Amino acid sequence: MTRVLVVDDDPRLQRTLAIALRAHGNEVVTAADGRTAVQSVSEDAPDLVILDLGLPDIDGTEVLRRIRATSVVPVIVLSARHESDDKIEALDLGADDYVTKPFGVEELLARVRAAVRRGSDLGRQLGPVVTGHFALDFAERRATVEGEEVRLTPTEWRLLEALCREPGHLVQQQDLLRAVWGPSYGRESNYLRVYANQLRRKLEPDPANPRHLVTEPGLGYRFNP
Amino acid sequence: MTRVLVVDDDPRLQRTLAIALRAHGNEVVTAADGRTAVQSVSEDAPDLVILDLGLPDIDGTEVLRRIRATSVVPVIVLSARHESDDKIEALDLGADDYVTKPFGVEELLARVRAAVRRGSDLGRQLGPVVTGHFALDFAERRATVEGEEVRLTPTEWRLLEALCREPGHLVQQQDLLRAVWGPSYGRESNYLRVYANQLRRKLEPDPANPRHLVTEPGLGYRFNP
DNA sequence: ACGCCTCTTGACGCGTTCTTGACGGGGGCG
DNA sequence: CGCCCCCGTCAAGAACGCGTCAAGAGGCGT
Repeated sequence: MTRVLVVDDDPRLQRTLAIALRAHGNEVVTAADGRTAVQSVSEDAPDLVILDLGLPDIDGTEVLRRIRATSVVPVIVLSARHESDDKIEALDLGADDYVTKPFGVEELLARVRAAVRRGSDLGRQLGPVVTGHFALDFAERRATVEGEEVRLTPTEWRLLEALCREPGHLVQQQDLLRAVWGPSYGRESNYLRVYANQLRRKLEPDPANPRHLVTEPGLGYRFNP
Repeated sequence: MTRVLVVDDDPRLQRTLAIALRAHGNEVVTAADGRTAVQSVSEDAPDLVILDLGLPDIDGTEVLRRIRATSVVPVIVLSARHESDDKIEALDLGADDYVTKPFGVEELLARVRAAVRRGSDLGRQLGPVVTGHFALDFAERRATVEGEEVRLTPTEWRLLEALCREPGHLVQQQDLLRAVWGPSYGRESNYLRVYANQLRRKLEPDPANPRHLVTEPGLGYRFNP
């Protein structure tokens, strides 16, 4: 679940964004002014900030500067002004994207997805994963089963990576779909069934009785090292 | 820990970059003008330079030229201007990448990572590479297959070199394109397909079933000794 | 100026991978 | 006991990426 901080002094817009974001599976925290925003960044550790430049107390670019003084969280800037000076200044200060009002919610959501994805992808590289039966090297894209090299397709790698990021933990179907097929694939499909099956056939000692790639019915899958 | 030299006369941007870079595990030194920059390159021996072309004292391209006079350190150029002349000139002078302001921090960080990765190898000369079937001497530009000398074109050598720098490792398409055709060739093309094919025909025992020059579909190529 | 070599670029076929729908089975629940 | 919800399985068509070929442009030496 990604946590988004929405900074805007217009309660209506704030509410609209919060609803749209929550509907797409995000957690939302809000701030109505610059000081609260800066505080929230350090206290709530959001994965993304949506920042309106027109705030009542502090100038928007100053808020951005203060955020950047302590954090590299991705920031999407909203602004009613069309002047490109603002845009350039904001991006120079370390904003990751810039949206001019008025904007469509869908457009903003798309940019949110892009920013979050970039932010988390850039997160740590996953180290090698070794079980009693197979070994995975994500950096090199190599998989060996009983010492024998096995070829996995790009989609299989992505699914495996999403699972291995939380070894031993349940990963929800929704999260897996998003991680592998992109943020818009929130709804049910049998992608997961098909690919979990593929992976089991390639990796499990006994694909019919999976030991490492375990189904949690109705919820998701779990990877056991 | 990689040491990055940030050259920019705008203290705010300098600060933003420094924070972002440090947050990602880099050491940062800064310079606000060209003379200091050139001096810092020789004294601090950074692993990477981020150079803003708009400097107060010396023209940016001149700074780059002076850096290149003494060092092969990777340089990422920043510029507010959109004119492609600058870009071409900078790349000709040996810049490794070119970013136009305004830019997002994440984008720059991604380029930093790429440049550092490439740069860590650039210094050293590649020793001879020998497999069961062919031998390559990069210093002498000689290739022999089964003892027979084979002629390779300059582009073929460059591609081969980029692959052999990471023997047994996956090298991504983007990295290969940049290494062979220059930093601006980030996007897809069929250069790689054509030249990988050429190399296989010249070097592989059975070009249809490559053993040394292996394709990783969707990702890149791998050289197996 | 000519010819050779190399690089660039487009087109095409093929194999692989992805997507999508359908079907069957097992376990929980009424 | 029977129903229903999920999951596993399979297969077929579409989409994609790669290998391959060839024509044309450009550079270089003769």
